[in-house]
Amino acid sequence: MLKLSKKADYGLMALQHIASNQYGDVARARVVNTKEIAEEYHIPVELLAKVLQTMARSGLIDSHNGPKGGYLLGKNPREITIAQVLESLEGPLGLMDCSHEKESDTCMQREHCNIRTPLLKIQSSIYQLLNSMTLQDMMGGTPLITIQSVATEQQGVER
Amino acid sequence: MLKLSKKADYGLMALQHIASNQYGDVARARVVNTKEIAEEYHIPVELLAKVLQTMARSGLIDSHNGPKGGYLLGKNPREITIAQVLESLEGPLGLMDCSHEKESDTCMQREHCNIRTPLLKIQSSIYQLLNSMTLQDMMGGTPLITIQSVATEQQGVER
DNA sequence: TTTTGTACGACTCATTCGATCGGAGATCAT
DNA sequence: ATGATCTCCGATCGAATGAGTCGTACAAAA
Repeated sequence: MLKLSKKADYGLMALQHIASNQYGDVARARVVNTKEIAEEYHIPVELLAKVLQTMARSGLIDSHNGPKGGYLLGKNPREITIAQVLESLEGPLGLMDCSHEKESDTCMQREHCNIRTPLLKIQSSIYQLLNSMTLQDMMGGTPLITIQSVATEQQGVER
Repeated sequence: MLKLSKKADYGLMALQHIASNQYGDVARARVVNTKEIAEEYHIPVELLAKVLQTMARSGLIDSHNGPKGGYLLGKNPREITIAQVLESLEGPLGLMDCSHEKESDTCMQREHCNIRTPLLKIQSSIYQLLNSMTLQDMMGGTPLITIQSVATEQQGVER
């Protein structure tokens, strides 16, 4: 469950690869093209191209046309979060259909729905999680995230 | 992104409904059948039946045949976690295909894959999150979960 | 101007998910 | 005890989402 799409996988791989060729120093920046990434990770070129275009449109990377063209990171790796990447490629985070809806709600269960509120809490927590991890964090091998829960704290559990 | 299936939605709603009719007291337990839930939440009966069957097989609920039959909670609401429900209906948690694989790995990217490790960390955190929230928590309206991240702590971020 | 490589849109195919149908088993009423 | 009714249960069908492909247009370096 909760498997993310191939686009997201490819996008993250590509970003990691592009970032690896810049080292945070613009002077050493090396432009990397679609074909190079596709061959490195055995990804269908056309599909990867589509992914890169989408991310370019979102400002995550900068595209450069023509021979010797390719892609460069559009932001500092510390400012690119996993959440941004996934949102760019898969749309906004939403565990259910009625996550962030306007008035046009077609959900027939809304009136008696009893799970919306708790699921929204979980969704919010997941978003914080994804938004707290950056591309920079993905490159180092350091532990990144701690999670703490108070939901299961004991308060006189009789069984 | 990360939208969970209708089965999961229906399953959680049904569980909440079943639990509401038991109040943790077996003496007051009221058997509730598929049709009742389906009408209450406007869910296709046959599909809901399938969902309930699956959860019964997992031990989350107990099924009772014959007239006046139906379903009852199989465990204490405090011992039923969201993770268990979702795993029962949608299979094990896995952000990518190579999440928990044996030797038969067909992923062509594995050799040069640079995102597997960090994604496994995120996956683990999500699992803790889903496993820390119980059906009992879903019924009360109290705040349940806090999350703390150390990944984005400032250490001289220049921009 | 020619060549090379990216950007972009439309299209096809496969897989998963939602939804449906008919049969088997169990319990209550007679 | 026996029938009738109601439920659970497995197998099947159709629809929608996503993965992957093809062809054209555009931009920059030689």
